[in-house]
Amino acid sequence: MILDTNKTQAEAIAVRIRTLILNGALQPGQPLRQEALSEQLSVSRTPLRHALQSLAEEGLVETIGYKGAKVAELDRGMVDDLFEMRLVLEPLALRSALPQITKLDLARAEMALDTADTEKEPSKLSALNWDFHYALYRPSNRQMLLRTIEQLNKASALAEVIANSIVGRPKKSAAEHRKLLRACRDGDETGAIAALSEHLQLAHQDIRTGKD
Amino acid sequence: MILDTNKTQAEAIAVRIRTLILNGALQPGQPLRQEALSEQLSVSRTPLRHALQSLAEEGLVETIGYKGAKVAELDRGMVDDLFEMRLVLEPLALRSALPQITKLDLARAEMALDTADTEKEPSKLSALNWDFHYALYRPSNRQMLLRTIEQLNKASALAEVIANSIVGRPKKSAAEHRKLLRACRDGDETGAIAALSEHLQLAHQDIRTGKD
DNA sequence: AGAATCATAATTGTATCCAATACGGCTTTT
DNA sequence: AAAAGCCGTATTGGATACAATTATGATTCT
Repeated sequence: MILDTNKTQAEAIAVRIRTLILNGALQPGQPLRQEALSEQLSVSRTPLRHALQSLAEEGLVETIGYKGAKVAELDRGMVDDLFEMRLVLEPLALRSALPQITKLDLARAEMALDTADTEKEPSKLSALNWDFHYALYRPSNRQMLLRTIEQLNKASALAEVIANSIVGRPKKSAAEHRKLLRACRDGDETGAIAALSEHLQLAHQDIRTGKD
Repeated sequence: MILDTNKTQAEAIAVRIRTLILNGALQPGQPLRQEALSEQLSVSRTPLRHALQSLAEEGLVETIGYKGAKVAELDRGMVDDLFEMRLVLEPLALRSALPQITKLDLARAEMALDTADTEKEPSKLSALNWDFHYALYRPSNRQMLLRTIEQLNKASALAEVIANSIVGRPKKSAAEHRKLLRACRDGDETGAIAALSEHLQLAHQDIRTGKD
C-alpha cells in the first residue's frame, strides 16, 4: 500500500510525477527530460532520477541507459498480460483474506468507494480504486502476493487512464465494487470471487475497446 | 533476460552485489552501509544507491528511508507466496510459448543445462537456472508476464540459496529440467506443463524443508 | 539509581559540478 | 550525389561536497 510518509523527497517527487502521468499531463511516449522536470518541480536532478527509477520499476515509465526516460506505452498485449495475471492472483488474495477480514477492513473499503463517488481527478480515482482492493486483500497478510498485485494494479491504472479518459467507466466500476463489497460483508466467498472476476473482466474489456 | 551490457555502472554494481548476496557473502539481515560498500567496490555512493534501489525493487534488499538498506529476509510465508505465484504464472507462459518455440530456443535451454552441470558457484547457478526457464518462456513474447516471472525467479533465487547452501538440490533439479526440456522438444504440451509444475513444487518443498 | 534530555557522531539524502555517451549536422571522400 | 566518418552540442551518468536525519552516549534531574 502507498505509505504517504513522503519522508524522502525522491518519493514525494515520484508521487507528483505519477499524478501527472495518471492525469494525462504527461502522455505515453513523451520523453521526460531530467533538467526540465527538475526545475519544473523545484528539485535537484538527483532525487528526480531516483523517482524516475522507481516509476520505471513500477512500469509507468521506460528508461534506457544514457538515452533518457519516457512515459511508458502499454500496447494491447501488455494490457492483456496485466489482466490475465490479476485475474489469477487477486482471487487468490481475496480467498486468503476473507476468513480474516474485519469490520474495519470493510469500513475502509466502503470509505474508499464513498470518496470515489464524488472524486473527479483520475489519479485520485486510481488511488482510491487501489485503496478499495487493498482493503479487501490485505487481511490475507501475504506480503509478496500483495506486493505483486500492487505493481500490477499500478500499471493497469495507467492503461485505464489511457483508454478511459472520457468514458463513463467509473460509474460502472462503482456498481461492480459495491456488489463485491456486499458479498465480502456477507461472507459469501464464492459470490465475492465471482464478483471480483467479473469486475476484472469488465475492466479489461472496457480498456480493450477504448484503446482502438 | 539479463543483458550483460553493463553499460551503466549502477547496473554493473547491482550485478556484483546480487552475486555477493546469492553466494552468501552478504547474509540476510546484514546491513548494507553505503560508504563501506562503495569503497569496497571502488565506486562512488551515487551509482551504489541506484543499484541498491534496483535490488530493493527486485526483492533482494530492503531499504527504509534514512535508515539504510539490508539484505532481505524471506520468511516462510513469502517463499510460499513466491512459489504459489510461479505455479500459476509460469505454466501460463510456457503454454503460450510452446506453439512458437524454435530449435534455437531449445538449444539455448539445453546449453544452460549443460553449463550448469559443471558449475559450482551459486550465483552462476541461479543465473543459468533462469536462463533455462527464460529460454522456454520467451517465445510467448509476452513482455509483462515475462517481466513478473523474472522478478519472482530472482527473488526465489535468494530463497534457494538460503535454504540450499549445502544440499544436493542442483542434481535433482537437473533431472527435472531435462525431463521438462524433453517434453518441450517433443511438443508434448500437457507433459511439459506437468513437468514444470512438478519441478516447481519440488523446489518449493526442498526450500521449505531446508529452512527449518 | 533510573529515566529523560541534550549534544555529538555516524549515516543517509540532496545539491552541485564534472565526465561519459548519444544525437545531429557538417564535411569529406568515393 | 550518396554514404561514411568526424566534430560540436545536448543530455544523461557519476563523483564530490553539503544538509538533513537518525542513532548513540554522556549528563543532569528527580
